[in-house]
Amino acid sequence: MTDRARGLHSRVLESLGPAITAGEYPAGSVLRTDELAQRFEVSRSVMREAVRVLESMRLVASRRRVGVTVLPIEQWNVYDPQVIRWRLAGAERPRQLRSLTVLRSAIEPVAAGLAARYATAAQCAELTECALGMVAHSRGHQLEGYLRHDVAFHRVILNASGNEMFARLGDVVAEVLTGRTAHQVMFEDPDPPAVTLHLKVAEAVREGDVARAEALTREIALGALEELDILAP
Amino acid sequence: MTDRARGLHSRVLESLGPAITAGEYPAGSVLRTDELAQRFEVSRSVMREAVRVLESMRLVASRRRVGVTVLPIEQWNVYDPQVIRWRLAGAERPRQLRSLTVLRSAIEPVAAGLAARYATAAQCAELTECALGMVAHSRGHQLEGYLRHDVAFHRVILNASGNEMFARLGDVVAEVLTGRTAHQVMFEDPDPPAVTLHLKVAEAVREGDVARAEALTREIALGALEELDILAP
DNA sequence: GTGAACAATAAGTCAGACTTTTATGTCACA
DNA sequence: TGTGACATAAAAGTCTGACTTATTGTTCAC
Repeated sequence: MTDRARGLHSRVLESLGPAITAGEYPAGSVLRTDELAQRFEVSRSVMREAVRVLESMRLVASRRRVGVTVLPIEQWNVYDPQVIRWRLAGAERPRQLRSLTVLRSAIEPVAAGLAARYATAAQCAELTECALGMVAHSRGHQLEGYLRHDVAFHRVILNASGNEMFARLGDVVAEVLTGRTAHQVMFEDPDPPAVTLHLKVAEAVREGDVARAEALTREIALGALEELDILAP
Repeated sequence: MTDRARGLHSRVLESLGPAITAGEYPAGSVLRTDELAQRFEVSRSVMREAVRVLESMRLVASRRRVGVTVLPIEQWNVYDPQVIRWRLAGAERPRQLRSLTVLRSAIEPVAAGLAARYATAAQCAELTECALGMVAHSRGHQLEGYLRHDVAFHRVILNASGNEMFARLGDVVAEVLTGRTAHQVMFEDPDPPAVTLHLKVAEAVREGDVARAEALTREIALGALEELDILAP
């Protein structure tokens, strides 16, 4: 699960990246490559490579005679998996989780609709299998097993949509689901209605019922939003 | 519009990035840093920085004793604005445009719904202004002015949603709309119904009618999908 | 006060030497 | 013939120091 830290360069990134995304250096802060290199006890070459990567994520901008300037959050590549991971690991976690859940609620229903149209027989089978796995682990504090099947279920949907950009959100969804389980519920068994919904989605996809797959997934998404109190009263 | 190419490092990227995303080096191809440095006539340090950036985009993976391996498309950071730009500029353009349009069709309706709830008075005003601008340029081959207001309209919606991840899609939507106009229609005036829909969305947002804003935007999105023949018969 | 020349600064670039990891080939031994 | 340990080499990784270049801020003349 934890990322490889192979290479000095990665270690620096794994330290500086989270610091920036956590707001430790507010937008406009100016860093100097040489100073950073000293602080992290690496050569300037290594530090420069790290800065280049941060620059490509639009976390910082490097300008001659000025230094490395931290950019405002509006500029960040908030879809960069690494940035997402860093934010989920820090103080921004709640906000990041909300953004991602809203994103999910927009994407997944459409993805399910597309899956109903394009899913292969193998994917349909896998989907049903996942849903049944959820059922099997839905009672008796088997949260871990439940989560595993839940994640797999949503991943299959996203992949079966046939849209590469949807498919790439699999990791993000996994992260959100894992975070949700680890953070708040953990004790109670999942809501039976949620489990049933997943079964029905699998069914709808199998039958090629686009509208129903979409509508049912929208219900699932609604549940996720409610959990986070995103739907203001 | 065109990106800064300041720095040797950027020039290398702007040459190598598009080549990779265009499939010029199929997945699994192995490059060597030294050879690349020679080919582009830059020092190894510069080349290494470029490779690091490509690595953070997951276009390549660098391994000792092996070289720089081109990764399969499933691994790419397809949300990276630079990657999107490169793909839109190359042979992958049609496929990329489809992916993005599907993404839009999922995001924008939800964003409009949120905008109806959270938009400020200023944003509502701007939205109406944009819609009126579209009306004003909807006849007599004023495609350029129409496009400008269309882009602004969708940008305001995404920003007003209050979701940072939606907001960051403004550039992408702008790219899609621009590409659409430049590519196929260019001669005909926009469909009157589409213009009316935008006006109605502005109205719904202003009135805080979440469901209506969402439904109307979904109609707009449907139109975009039909244009690309994404809706198979 | 305006503008032009200048100096200081930090990033950018390069070249070369060295280290570390690791895929692969070799050889002895079972 | 197969299997393990071992040696080899290839490529990325790292460090250092010198140099170049762009840009900002200051100073000075007008």
